[in-house]
Amino acid sequence: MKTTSTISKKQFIINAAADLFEEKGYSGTSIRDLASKVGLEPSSIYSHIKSKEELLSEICMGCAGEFTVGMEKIFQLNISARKKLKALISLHLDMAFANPASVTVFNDEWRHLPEPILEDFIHLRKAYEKKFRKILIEGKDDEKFNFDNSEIVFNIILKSLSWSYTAIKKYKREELESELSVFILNAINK
Amino acid sequence: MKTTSTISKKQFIINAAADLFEEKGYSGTSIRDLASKVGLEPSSIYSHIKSKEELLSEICMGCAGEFTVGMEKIFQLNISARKKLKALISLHLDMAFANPASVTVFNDEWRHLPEPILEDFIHLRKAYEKKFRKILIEGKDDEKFNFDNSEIVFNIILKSLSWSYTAIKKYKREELESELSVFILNAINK
DNA sequence: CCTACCGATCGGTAGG
DNA sequence: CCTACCGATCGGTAGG
Repeated sequence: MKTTSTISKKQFIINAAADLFEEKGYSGTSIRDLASKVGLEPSSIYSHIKSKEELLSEICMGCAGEFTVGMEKIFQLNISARKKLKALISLHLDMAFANPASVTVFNDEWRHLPEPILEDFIHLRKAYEKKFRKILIEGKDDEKFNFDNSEIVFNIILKSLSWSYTAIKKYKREELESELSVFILNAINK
Repeated sequence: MKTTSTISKKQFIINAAADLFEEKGYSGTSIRDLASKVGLEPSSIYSHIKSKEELLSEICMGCAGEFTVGMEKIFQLNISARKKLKALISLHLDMAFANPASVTVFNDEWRHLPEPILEDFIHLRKAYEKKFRKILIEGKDDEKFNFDNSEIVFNIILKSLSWSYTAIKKYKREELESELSVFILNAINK
């Protein structure tokens, strides 16, 4: 009982923090801003969290974990590289529509993560990039995709997908996913 | 004499601020950080600038002005939409290679601009977007480009180009421009 | 979860 | 361009 309600209140505070970090940035958000948003006194925030940095860590590592799990599932599927890439586009849109603020913070504020969590985060990010590029190169080897530098192309695709996090308020998911898929697949189709 | 040296010292401080804002963000950078970077006491910074916000304004409005001028030149050329798009890709790479830190700050920190400058900035940004999308639509009307929503496609392209600001340390300009041009033009070619 | 409070740091000013 | 300093705000703690 107690545990459950404590956890959900903590999650409520983390979600409010994600909204503020998205709006004002991590450094531009104070614990007092957060307290007033959730209707507590500033010091009461510390009944639920250990530090401001913990809020950022929860947000960023939460997203990183979900992206890692999503990638793992897609990576192991026995389907073509093109279908895997489409599944990755869907994964990014799933994340964007489920937690728009958190994913924006994950994208833009991770550099403020404290060590040693920052190091873990960068490792997860590199592992994600490695698998993503393997899928791209797989498509190139099968003569389905065409590009020179998989690192550059990976980063362009990732940036295109990141834009969707700010776009979800304005577009329907189908329209966004369709335009993104057509754009990206045309871009690298052989 | 005096005026010239004052201006160049001011520009030196602005450039140092751009480096710090890129590294730590606007809110995460203090005047004391800046002072120690340029070898002055914190209060001496105010002999050259009026406020911390002025530093951000100079950086962001400087870039906005250069992008506006660059766009105006390309927009008025009597060439195909495809050539105009290629020229816009070159413009973004010119900017990235000339002032990598400033352009990153321009991209990521503009929301911290104080009013009424923020309003001016947003107007310039909207005018830039309007012309960019006109070029895209011109290519679509001539049946050279293919896409549904010019606003979505504009934003994807812009995000792809923004990535280059972080990439210039790692790649040669020709390689980056080639990969970006091929990617973007393939993406929307009919 | 609150009241009361801490030392550190912030952007910025006065005066020379 | 410096010394000296301002009030405001920061993240966070003690104690109940």
